[in-house]
Amino acid sequence: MRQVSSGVDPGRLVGYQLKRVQAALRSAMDAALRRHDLTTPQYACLELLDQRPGLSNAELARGAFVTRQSMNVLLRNLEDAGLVERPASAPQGRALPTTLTAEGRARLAAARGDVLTIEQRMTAHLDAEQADLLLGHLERMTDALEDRPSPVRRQR
Amino acid sequence: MRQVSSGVDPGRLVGYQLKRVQAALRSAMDAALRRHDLTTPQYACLELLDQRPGLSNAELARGAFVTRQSMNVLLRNLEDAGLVERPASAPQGRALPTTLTAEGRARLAAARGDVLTIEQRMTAHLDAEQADLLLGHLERMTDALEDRPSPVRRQR
DNA sequence: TGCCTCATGTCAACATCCTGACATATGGTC
DNA sequence: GACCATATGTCAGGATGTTGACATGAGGCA
Repeated sequence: MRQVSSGVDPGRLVGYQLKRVQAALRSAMDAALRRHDLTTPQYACLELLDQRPGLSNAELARGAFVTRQSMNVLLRNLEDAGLVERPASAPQGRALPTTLTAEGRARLAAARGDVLTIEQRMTAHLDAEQADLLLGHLERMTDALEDRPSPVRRQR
Repeated sequence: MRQVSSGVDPGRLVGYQLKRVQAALRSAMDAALRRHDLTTPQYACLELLDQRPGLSNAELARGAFVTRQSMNVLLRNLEDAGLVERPASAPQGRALPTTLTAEGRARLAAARGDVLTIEQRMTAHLDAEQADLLLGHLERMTDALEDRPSPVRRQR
């Protein structure tokens, strides 16, 4: 009988299984998107821009869970590849609204099928009701984590 | 009525919500572990070593979902901090079995409480049965993703 | 108007992680 | 014993991401 010191089996922690699925998903998406000359963050950015054209760099960064700086170089690469375009100067404020080019839309359409196939393979064992429940649980888990108790801001 | 081109709401994709929870969880853990002078990957490594003492660098890397190289520098840092120790030479083969020091165990015990608090906050809205179902779903999702169709290995 | 706060874009320095490569040790097969 | 496949630890290079900092523009308020 092997005993553990904490009395908690890490494999039964939601946090661990969450990390495990996410690693597997990221790996599968990287492999699939490589055929379309895209990385997973780049695909996420294109998907965001397709849903809500004109998003700024900072808004895209928040939507893709990266920093503004990371999204900035990512956008520069997509711009060099001709998949997105930004105006040279800001129409108002400092935000530069980004939009997909025709080629960007085409590349996204080609990649989306492969990504959706992975999503379906991942959730194949769930029926519609179970999938809805799972989505609801995941959303509530995020909400529970995001109302921070004390963000440790500066208190001068 | 705003319409989307793909007909798929990204917010209702399990993959997106998965990424969202994981980002929030990672952020919460980083903030909590900073008080113990630990990073999230470092904590994962200590937890693995507590459960299964004597794990090698490569085994730890697989368990923490990083590469051997990353785990190597991570272990070096933990070694410099006096939390783990490795023999100078391999007792057999090339694998260097890593073990926790007394200070490593103490640091882990101190940090574990905070991490478990986050886990409980995240899953507070789930009863035991729902948590079991969720864990089962996550495990099956990982399994579904890991039987790769064609890893695109070299075929000379 | 002036001042303050906030958000944005961008630069530099640093840390982290990965890909590719190599030498070494083990186990299996002939 | 000789050979080969596999696994491990390690090194070098580069790509990617982050923290910290700064200047600019918008909006609120006295």
